[in-house]
Amino acid sequence: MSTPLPNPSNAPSNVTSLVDRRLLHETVIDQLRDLIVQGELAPETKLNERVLAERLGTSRTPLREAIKFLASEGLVELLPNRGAVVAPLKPEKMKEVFVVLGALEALAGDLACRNATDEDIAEIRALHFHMLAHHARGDLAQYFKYNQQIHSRIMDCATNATLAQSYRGLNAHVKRARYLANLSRERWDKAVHEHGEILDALTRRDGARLQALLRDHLANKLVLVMEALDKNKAEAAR
Amino acid sequence: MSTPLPNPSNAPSNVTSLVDRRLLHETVIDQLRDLIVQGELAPETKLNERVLAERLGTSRTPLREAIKFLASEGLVELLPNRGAVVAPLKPEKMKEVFVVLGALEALAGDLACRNATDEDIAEIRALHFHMLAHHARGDLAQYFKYNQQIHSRIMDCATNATLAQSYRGLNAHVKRARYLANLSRERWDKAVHEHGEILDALTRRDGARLQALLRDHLANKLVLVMEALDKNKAEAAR
DNA sequence: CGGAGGTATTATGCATACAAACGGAGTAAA
DNA sequence: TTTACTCCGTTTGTATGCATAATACCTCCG
Repeated sequence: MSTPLPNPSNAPSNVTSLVDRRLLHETVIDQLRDLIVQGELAPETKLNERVLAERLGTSRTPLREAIKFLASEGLVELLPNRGAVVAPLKPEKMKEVFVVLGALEALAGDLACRNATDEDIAEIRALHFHMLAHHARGDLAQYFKYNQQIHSRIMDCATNATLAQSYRGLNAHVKRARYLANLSRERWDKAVHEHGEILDALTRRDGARLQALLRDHLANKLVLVMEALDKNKAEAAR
Repeated sequence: MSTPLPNPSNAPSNVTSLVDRRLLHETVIDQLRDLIVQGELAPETKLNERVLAERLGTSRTPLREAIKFLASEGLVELLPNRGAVVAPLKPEKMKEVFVVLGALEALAGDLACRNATDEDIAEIRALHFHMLAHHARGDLAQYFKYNQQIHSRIMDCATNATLAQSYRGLNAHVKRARYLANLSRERWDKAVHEHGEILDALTRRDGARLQALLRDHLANKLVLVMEALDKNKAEAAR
């Protein structure tokens, strides 16, 4: 009884048995994705396998597997015999991503209007007011956090895991651009207003309206990102 | 002059320099994807790394990298410490995929109406008539081939590489189901008729109409696949 | 002083070796 | 007879080694 159980169900004798449930290359995938999305690994950065492996505390093999995985998501680009680089943030690519993302969010909104429970919508409304609070306080980071949560919740209400996965993959590209977006108060207020309309359409379960709103919302966001990219590019050239 | 050039531009002295341009794990990805899409590796099949590596004439390392890549596309599922299996063809998953695919094709149709050149449309019209010929002849395989080409061309006309990539990834799932679809003559005729309307809308560059048509077309295709899946399941249980 | 060619170093790509985990068969106990 | 446990074979997961391709640097020549 007191001997260490080979398969501890509820009272693990050692911590590794819990940690090991997550495979190493999976944690590497998540770590690497975070590094890229949060801009710690800037676009166009060459991924030196040896250095990165050491930094993430693993060997090259799981790291290479993770790189291949992220290459499929488009976050890194593979150069034959020259390794991999963090995918560049090209304006052209951003336009493409936003167009597709617009279609996916619009679809999610339409589905959410049909499938969301009243409790779901109530929860989204709650998140909305949290967001308003952070907007009023001028806390951009917290605003973004709740903003993302609202969109994620709408996506969840669509109850389409395939849709959600495609969305996440593309949204990762957008998140990368966020850290350089410098929101003017005017733009910010406009985005918040749009969110009010979005919540309204969802509450009335007006799928067609919600689709249009989400598409416009994303189109406006694209404008912001493009301006930020241009400004960023101009600063880089200076 | 006659000594082997280190970088032969137009007259390669050895073949390997051309073959090696394609990295091994990339060819493995394509080979494995084909095996899965064409049903040679049936859904739920366990992917034994040693056996597969030998079959594809490589070692486990590139194979594992290919598996991770395809896992990101959803064609294989990773089981922690238990390897990978070919993703099952669940009806629920198919419904999800078709809904997303409908949105993507609709978007592509809308964009194609704006961006396609007259030559593009003429080529699609040509493919359409090839398809009609094979339909008249009852050649299902060739019909499918041109059918796919038409949809791919429309996607190309959208000139959105990100959209095209998302489409390809999801379409791979659908292609897998095709080999078990047993098209009745009635259904087949209907699909061909729909294609006529699709071509018509594209020619008139009526984006809204084309969107609706493509969505319906996919919805009908979903019905076919679902019936085939049910029949297949019933036969498996028998 | 500039450019081209060659060499050396470094990094990637692939293969293999080692370790750990899963699954099954067999046995023993209830 | 059934159930649980243990041991062993098989398979996956990770690390490392080796060969090749790319890059950078250095030298030599113009």
